[in-house]
Amino acid sequence: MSTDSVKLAELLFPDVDKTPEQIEKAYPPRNLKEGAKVTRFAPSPTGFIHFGGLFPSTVSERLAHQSGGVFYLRIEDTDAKREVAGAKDALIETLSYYGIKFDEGASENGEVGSYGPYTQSLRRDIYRVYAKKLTAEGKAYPVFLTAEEYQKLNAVDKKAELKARDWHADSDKQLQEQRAARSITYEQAKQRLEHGDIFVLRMRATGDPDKKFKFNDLVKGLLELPENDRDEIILKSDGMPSYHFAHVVDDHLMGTTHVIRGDEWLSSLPRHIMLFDMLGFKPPKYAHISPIMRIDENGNKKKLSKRDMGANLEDYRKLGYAPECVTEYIMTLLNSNYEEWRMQNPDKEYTSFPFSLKKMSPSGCLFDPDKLNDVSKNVLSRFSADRIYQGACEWAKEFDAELFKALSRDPEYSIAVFSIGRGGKKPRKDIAKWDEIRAYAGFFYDELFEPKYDFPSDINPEDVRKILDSYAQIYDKADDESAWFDKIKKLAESLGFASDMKQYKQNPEQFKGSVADVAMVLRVAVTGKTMSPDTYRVMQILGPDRINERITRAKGAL
RNA sequence: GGCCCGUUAGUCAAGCGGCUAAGACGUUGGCCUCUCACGCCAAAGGCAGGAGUUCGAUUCUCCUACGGGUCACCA
Repeated sequence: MSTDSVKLAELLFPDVDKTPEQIEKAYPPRNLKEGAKVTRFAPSPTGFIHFGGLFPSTVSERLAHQSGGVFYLRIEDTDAKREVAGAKDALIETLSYYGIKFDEGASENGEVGSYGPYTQSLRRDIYRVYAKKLTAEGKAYPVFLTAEEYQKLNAVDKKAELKARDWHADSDKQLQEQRAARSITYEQAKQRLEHGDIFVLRMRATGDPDKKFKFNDLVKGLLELPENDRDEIILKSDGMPSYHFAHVVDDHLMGTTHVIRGDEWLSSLPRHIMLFDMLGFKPPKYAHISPIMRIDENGNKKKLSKRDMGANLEDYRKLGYAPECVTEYIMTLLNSNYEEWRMQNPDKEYTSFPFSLKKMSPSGCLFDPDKLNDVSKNVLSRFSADRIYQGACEWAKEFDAELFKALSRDPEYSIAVFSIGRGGKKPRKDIAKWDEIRAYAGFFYDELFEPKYDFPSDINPEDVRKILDSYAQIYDKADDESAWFDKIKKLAESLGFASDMKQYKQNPEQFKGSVADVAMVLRVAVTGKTMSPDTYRVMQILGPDRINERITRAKGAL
């Protein structure tokens, strides 16, 4: 530590009066049992969370909670320009909807926990203490810009400009500028400051990119990364830290043991490790996870991002995917042995699955709507009729008022409807999402009943009429299923239809048709569809009055 | 372009030097059956390519191709 650098630190940070030691005191080691993991979700409040955003948060939450650790929410709002009003609350609400709850950190009602503040804009003073320390130790230096230069810098679209540039020339030039600025003296800095110039603080990188170091990532495995030679900006000209600096300071102070983040951070990892080292902190363990992908218009895989079809979680809610189904799908993608576990433990909560980072794939996977639907059907098939009813109502209330009205008028009736084929070893799997309920069960409700009378084409209308008439005479709600079906068989015989399917198949020409046709006529008349659950159960629920009404109506349509 | 990562069927994936290369979704055919759904049976479909190491490579090494990420005073 030279006297010059100490003087420089004092010149640059006259407002900083605390020492790192004082800060550290406020962040004692966490008192947790052996092996407990401390993880965090650290989004920047720039909009809603999309489908892909659920992955790292689910992983972090599972890791913390299945180890008896702590899971907290940190808001990374160091870029005021990009902040979206209300994004924080929306994000908390979305995560909560999908069952992801925080133990500490930012929340709708202020902050919870003693390792805060958990909002980076509130931590400005803390970062500056460490920035000053690095400056004093000669590990960071200021790069000045005149007000005009700064304005010009902000005026151009960085990204567009960057794309147009030649990569070689650009990186060489940057490096040269960095190196030149490194040697700034106290006197020079003082002059610049007096001139009203502004500065960013850069770390003084000591690595040689031609040298590699080994790093063990919990998902990607053993990596070989180049040493960092980039003098990354750690403090922006507004005095706020860059992501890199904030990450290192915060995760150290807050006691994060495992950082789970998208693998787009992999390339800046050497800088983060170097910063931990410069500050004398022990780095956390890292798990860089691959993003969920989509196929773009050219047939290439692309990272699923906010604007993509199927990215917005709100769309899933609108379509009527229960959050449990989305979570289940995410779990199957996260750990490939999850499905196997699920088959063995159909009734357990997903939280009792032993989640493992080791089972995560190092490469990104494609979002598969077919798979989501299948998983979803399985999840819903395990729900009780009551839970289906609740879920469906909650959804319909918001997205399908007519359905909601029908469902909720007589809860017992609706629950009976949803009980069909439910509860046994082989439950029906008719619906993947709530918006399918109309098509599946709408016919149970008179206001949703929109019959299409597709009677079997090879039966003449006169016979259809006879079947319906006779059935109206013989239906008795008190019959059990076999008694009911015996009646149907008899009815079939009396009209010249085969009552025995085998017999019919042997000599189809001897009959007008079979019981199957008779049953179909009844099904179509009563449900208005050619496909429905078990006719007997359907009749039981509809009841004699409604059955008669519908038979009359069907005859009218002949 | 540099650097890093990845590549097993249409999709998600087991696999960790010797297997007829699991399983799931989807697709197709069949069985069951009053239709549907469920369930059951079956089929089609894969180690990106090339060298090398080895008695033997999906597995280890290298090269090529392809894909992804990154190279901001954004996170």
